[in-house]
Amino acid sequence: MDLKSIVCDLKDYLKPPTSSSSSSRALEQRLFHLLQSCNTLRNLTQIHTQIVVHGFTQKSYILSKVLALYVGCGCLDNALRVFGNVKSPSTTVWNQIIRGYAGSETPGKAVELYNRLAATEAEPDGYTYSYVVSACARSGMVREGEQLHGRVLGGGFGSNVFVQTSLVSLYAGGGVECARKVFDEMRERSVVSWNTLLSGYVRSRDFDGARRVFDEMPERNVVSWTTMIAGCAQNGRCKEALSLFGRMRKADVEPDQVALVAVLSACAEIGDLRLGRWVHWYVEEGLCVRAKSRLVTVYNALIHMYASCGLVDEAYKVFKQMPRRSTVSWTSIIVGFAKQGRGEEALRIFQLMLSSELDDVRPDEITFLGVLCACSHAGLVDEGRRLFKFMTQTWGLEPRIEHYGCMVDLLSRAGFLNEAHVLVETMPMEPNDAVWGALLGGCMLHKNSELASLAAQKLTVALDPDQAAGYLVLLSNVYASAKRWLDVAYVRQKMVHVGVKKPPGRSWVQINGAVHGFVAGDRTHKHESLIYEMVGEITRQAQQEGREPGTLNMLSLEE
DNA sequence: GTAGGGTTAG
Repeated sequence: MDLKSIVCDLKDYLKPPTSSSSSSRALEQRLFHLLQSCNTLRNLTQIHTQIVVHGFTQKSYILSKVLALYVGCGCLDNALRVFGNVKSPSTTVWNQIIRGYAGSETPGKAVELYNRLAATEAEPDGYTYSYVVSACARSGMVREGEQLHGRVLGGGFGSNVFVQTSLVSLYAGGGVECARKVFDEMRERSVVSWNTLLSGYVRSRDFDGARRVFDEMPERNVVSWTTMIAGCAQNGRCKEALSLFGRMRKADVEPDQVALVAVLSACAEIGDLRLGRWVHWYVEEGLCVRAKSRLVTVYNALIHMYASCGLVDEAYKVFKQMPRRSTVSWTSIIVGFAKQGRGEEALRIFQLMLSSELDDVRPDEITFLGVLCACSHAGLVDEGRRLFKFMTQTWGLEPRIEHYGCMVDLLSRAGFLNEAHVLVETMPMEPNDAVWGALLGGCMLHKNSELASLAAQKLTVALDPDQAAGYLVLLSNVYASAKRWLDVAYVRQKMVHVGVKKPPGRSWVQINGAVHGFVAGDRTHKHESLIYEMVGEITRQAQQEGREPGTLNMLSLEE
């Protein structure tokens, strides 16, 4: 129903104004009917105004419908305002506002609201528990969740599938065993409860377990597939992620926006431009449009994908064509330019963002990480210093440890090693490994072995062996450059002692649609002899031009 | 009703 017909509809009912009880009831019913067919926020606000004008604001069934609609539109502020005016909310009214917060950025507030409910006359029901337990799961409030588990059992909701599923989700955050226990006790299981368990395995990085659950599931929907694909993509198993996507399409499961975002992030990581372009086409054809609001995130993922594949200009084209851009869109394109070393362009886009009247966006902490990174890659030290102050003074954003890491990276890359060191020593929080690592990187670049050994000492004390590995290699390279062979020997001894293994650096290239991965020393490729012949040829040519390999920094653990 | 995602430094 469009706005025009709703307005006409209302006019019919509102005139002539009357206060007789029978027509009042008719109006009430008419308004409720309109609520049920209401499909946009504008319609909703109009109808809501009429509800207020005619004094139906204390009718529970109308209120909970209004709340449900505001929550559905993501207008929590409005919902909360409506809720605040209710004298003694019924359970259904409580449920709507709790549901709203449970799915929001601040699920903890849903738990607070539940506690307020528990202090009133209203009795929590199955809906209440399924919302509030899922809120606990989403905000990591396990202890509160466990207490609720007790009340669930006491209140006789222990065999409610929805509540049980929320409980599985709650326990899946910790170890998957407890989640499994609740799941095993369920008498009936829906595809959602299977998916919840599956995501528990994925979250605890038990891929074999996840695989078993996935194979065992009686029914798989788009969420099941996406859980697997995203899980693989986030854990460096991008090829697996993409082959799962292939299987998913063969199984005739249609990808939605969330699935496409997961696929695109795998494409970005692995450089699969061909599949990335296919997704772009798929989106442009409108084949996955269900909720339009989510389309923005797909475009954001496209920007990230093109930029990661080295096609920043293509990414920029997507960016410009978007009907609406979020802060993430702006940040992604800024980062895209920054990573290509096109710092000036990144900063120009940032200026555009600040003055943009098209999108009502503010830069956030991550946007500033992007611009600082841009300065770092382009060597724009003064601009970086200025922006670092600007973010606090103008935008009220407190720099996080990552911002200090960026600044240290920027300063030490540019050779301002002392300034970087002072910043590390005076920053308001304890410097972490990334911060010391950035300083160490700068020391290596500018061959300052003095400061390098200080940074490295800090690094190797607190770190676990896997993480320390990279830094130890870096440190030994610095010592080698300074010809401090005794220190080199000491570091190498330490590496053997800790038993570290540095994960090898890898790269990918796409040829005729197939993505090939390369690792140093790898001989498993079917054309390996041809490949190494070419590597030899390139090396010979480079040497003829008078280039030499930087042997000092070639230290690897396999030697 | 309950389940799945995204932007950083290296």
